[in-house]
Amino acid sequence: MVTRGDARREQILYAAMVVFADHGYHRASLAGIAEHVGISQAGLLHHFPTKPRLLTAVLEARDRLDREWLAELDPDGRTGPRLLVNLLRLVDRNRRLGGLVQIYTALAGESVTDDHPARAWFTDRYGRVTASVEAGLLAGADALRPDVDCALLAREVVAVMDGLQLQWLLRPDEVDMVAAFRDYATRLIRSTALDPEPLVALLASAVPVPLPAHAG
Amino acid sequence: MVTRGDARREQILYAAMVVFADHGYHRASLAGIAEHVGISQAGLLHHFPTKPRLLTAVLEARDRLDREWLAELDPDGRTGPRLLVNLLRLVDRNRRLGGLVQIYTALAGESVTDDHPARAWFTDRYGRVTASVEAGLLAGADALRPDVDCALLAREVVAVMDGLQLQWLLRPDEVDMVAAFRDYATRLIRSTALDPEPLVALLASAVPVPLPAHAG
DNA sequence: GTCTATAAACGGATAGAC
DNA sequence: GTCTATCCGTTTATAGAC
Repeated sequence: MVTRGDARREQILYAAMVVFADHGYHRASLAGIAEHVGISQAGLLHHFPTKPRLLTAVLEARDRLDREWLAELDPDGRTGPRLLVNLLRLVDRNRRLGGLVQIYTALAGESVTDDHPARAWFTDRYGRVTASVEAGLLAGADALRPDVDCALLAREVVAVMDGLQLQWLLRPDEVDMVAAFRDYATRLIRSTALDPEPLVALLASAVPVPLPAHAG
Repeated sequence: MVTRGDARREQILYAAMVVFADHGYHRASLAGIAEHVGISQAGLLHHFPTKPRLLTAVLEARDRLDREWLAELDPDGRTGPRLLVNLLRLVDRNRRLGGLVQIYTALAGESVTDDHPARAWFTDRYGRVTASVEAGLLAGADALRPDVDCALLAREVVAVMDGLQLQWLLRPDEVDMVAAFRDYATRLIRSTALDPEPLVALLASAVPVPLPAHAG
């Protein structure tokens, strides 16, 4: 139970997210993060005793945000082919979140080394994420063609999202993640769903090109 | 013209590839690379004056290897839907190359930061690679359904390859890059090519599951 | 071309005062 | 909880001998 009272911890976590995103883990310095918060480097270490501990705390916080967002989705929209509509929404959210997505791409790539402190965490996370997508696909498998391999497909969908994100981060103004993923998902539905067109229509209407923010 | 005579340079380049792959750029030390070669750190700096210069040399060398490999492919096999068969072969080659692929994934992820010395290089490279795939698709566009968006599709194909590679590097024994990409490419061909089945058959026969190494 | 020696800077972590 | 001061390891890069 991490009750209330530690506003400093959250300040530090947020600053660390930003700095890790900007410089990666190894180049980020505790002093730099501390400066963002307005305290000294030693002051920071009072809240997180070591740098790796800070890193894992950041990753868990980021993951918690994602979970909260997923929990807001309609529960019946998380299975079967309709899953793709929600993943498209996720891609759009990532685009709007901008820099905060970067910590995943930057750290995930960086973690693919023998001794990176986040390597186990990312290995674990990919296991969970792909298993979750696979479960979603299997739950709606009766709406899919019988020859669809849900395990392979789950890895593929996650791969497309990651790969597009990398390209987008390198050239944000030239790469349209949302358009590319919509194109992919549309084709995927047409080639795997038994009754694709209603879902395709849903996909086309979800996430209107530039989200109009003055309606509610 | 980088004539002959500098065997040392190539030794260093190879050692740097290995060490960058193992630890990423920022964590790799010049002393560690020099040790692999059997010379001192100062001795290494005689051949490559700074660490960033060594990095770009490594990236260019890696890229040159890829080009040489691509040049060996049948020239008429690089366009249209048949392009996917050769990309499947590339995925298989990457799997067999193992650690040397890692430098791309590790460095590409690391490069997504504001001031990374390889950032411009990777931005550039993705531009070239996606343009090349797009050109290949366009060249064989008469065998594709007319509604295929070759630009978006090129980014998608590259994304799948990168994303699968990331998952594979984190769990080499659990993730089957080749199977996943074959599954993807098969579905892609079926949903975009006008006459898919011959290509699907080609895809199924290319890259036999575990390459039997004792035949020649 | 390669070495030793060293400069110069940086980063994580600790000790102890307030 | 936060600070200052400091220790100690690491790293890139340079100087100069051989």
